[in-house]
Amino acid sequence: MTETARAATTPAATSGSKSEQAYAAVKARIVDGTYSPGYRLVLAKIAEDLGVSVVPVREAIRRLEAEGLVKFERNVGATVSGIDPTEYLYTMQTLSIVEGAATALSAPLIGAADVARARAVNAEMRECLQHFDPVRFTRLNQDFHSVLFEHCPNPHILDLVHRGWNRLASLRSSTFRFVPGRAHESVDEHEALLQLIESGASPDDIEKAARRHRSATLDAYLAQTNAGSLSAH
Amino acid sequence: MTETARAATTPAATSGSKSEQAYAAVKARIVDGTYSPGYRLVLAKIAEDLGVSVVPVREAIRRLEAEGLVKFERNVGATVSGIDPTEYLYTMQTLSIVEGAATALSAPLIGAADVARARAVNAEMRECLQHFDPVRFTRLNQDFHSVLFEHCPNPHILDLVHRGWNRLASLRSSTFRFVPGRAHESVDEHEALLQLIESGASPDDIEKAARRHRSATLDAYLAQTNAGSLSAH
DNA sequence: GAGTACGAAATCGTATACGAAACACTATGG
DNA sequence: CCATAGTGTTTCGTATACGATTTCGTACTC
Repeated sequence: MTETARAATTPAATSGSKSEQAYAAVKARIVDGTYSPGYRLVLAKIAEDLGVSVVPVREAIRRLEAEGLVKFERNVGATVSGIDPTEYLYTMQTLSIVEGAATALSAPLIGAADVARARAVNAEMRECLQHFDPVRFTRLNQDFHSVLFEHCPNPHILDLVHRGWNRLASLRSSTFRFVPGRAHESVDEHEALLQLIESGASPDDIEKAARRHRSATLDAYLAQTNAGSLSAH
Repeated sequence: MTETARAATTPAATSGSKSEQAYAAVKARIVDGTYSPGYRLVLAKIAEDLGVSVVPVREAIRRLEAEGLVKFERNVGATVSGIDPTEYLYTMQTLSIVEGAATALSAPLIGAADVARARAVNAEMRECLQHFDPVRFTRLNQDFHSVLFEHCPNPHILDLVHRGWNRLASLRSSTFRFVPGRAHESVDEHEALLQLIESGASPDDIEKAARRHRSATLDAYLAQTNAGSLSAH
């Protein structure tokens, strides 16, 4: 389930149309980092790789553009968007807001079993910190939040969260690195969040906590960046 | 400027490609109600209307699908999405959140001139209530909020707001009607919001107020609906 | 009379082909 | 040596064409 949850974004079914196939394939390559930010997406090339013609590929790229994963310039071509630290800031800020809302809306629907599952994931995350496994850590982090959002009653908001994640994924491996200390804080905040939920705290408090959880990561990044070069690109 | 603000959604330029043209045209027809929810979008027909071939139209529709304005079923066709009251609820709830955030982020950047402009718009809205002109009222309502959001430093969030508005626009004229009393409350809340901003209230308070402004409209709608038939479709 | 099976029309999905625009490179003049 | 104009190549943009799928209407059977 976590796998599907990670992939899902647009309602469009996973049917076997070539357009869908192209969409899924290109998106997967962007999210998993095969195509990193700035990568030039040449229609004909992708079409050949996938064994289809250019028309479905164009469609796929247009959709990805609407999701913000790709930048498409008239008569020039498509490139994987990202790179820009400003973009990272925008994305994180937006995520902070929609994740906060998603968590608050989900909270009343989260049962003891879910909390237990989330705790298990969080424990694994702690292990990752021992062995220093950032990739797995990131994946588990999504799993953790997936558990929280599973029951989110508003699919639109959930969709926004997923889109944000995808955007981040396209950025992560290349430009933006871990802020070491932050990871430890993160798992602690997860535990705090779970306790808030268990204790039946007000949606407002839960939202604030969830929101801060995300903003704190952004702040840590900004602090680190500004330490190096202060000039925001 | 209000006109552009109302139209903008996807970063894609307004260049003259046929694909762009088709996208803009279909979107406009959805937003202005020419194509109401459930309307069957036949590719060949649209292509002929616009004097282009089907390929650019497909692209356009795919983009609109990613924005949530259109539902696209494999081998069946595209229809204008909407209709469903549940969808209305989701959209309003989401808007409440992103508008709240957008307002809070914009507030520190709003100057006296902007406030004055917003007041002028709000005054016009009051007039609309006298002459009962819901269409103009809705348009002015967007103008009002456009003034507030103009300076929003996060374009992603602004984009989400616009998308929400477009979705609402596609719904409004057909299914969802005004809740009469609500309109009066609305202009009062606008004034209160402006005063909050002028007084330099905390972003948190501003966000709450802006959020409630939107939720209240939703609540009014729900109350009215439940009064009639309680069964949420 | 109701339900099912078949066939025709409508519509979608994709490949191919060709024209148009942008880009890179070279040659020429200052 | 640098700037600029011209040419060739790459890549995009869209029209057209055809095969695939669904839908709807009709006839047939029970």
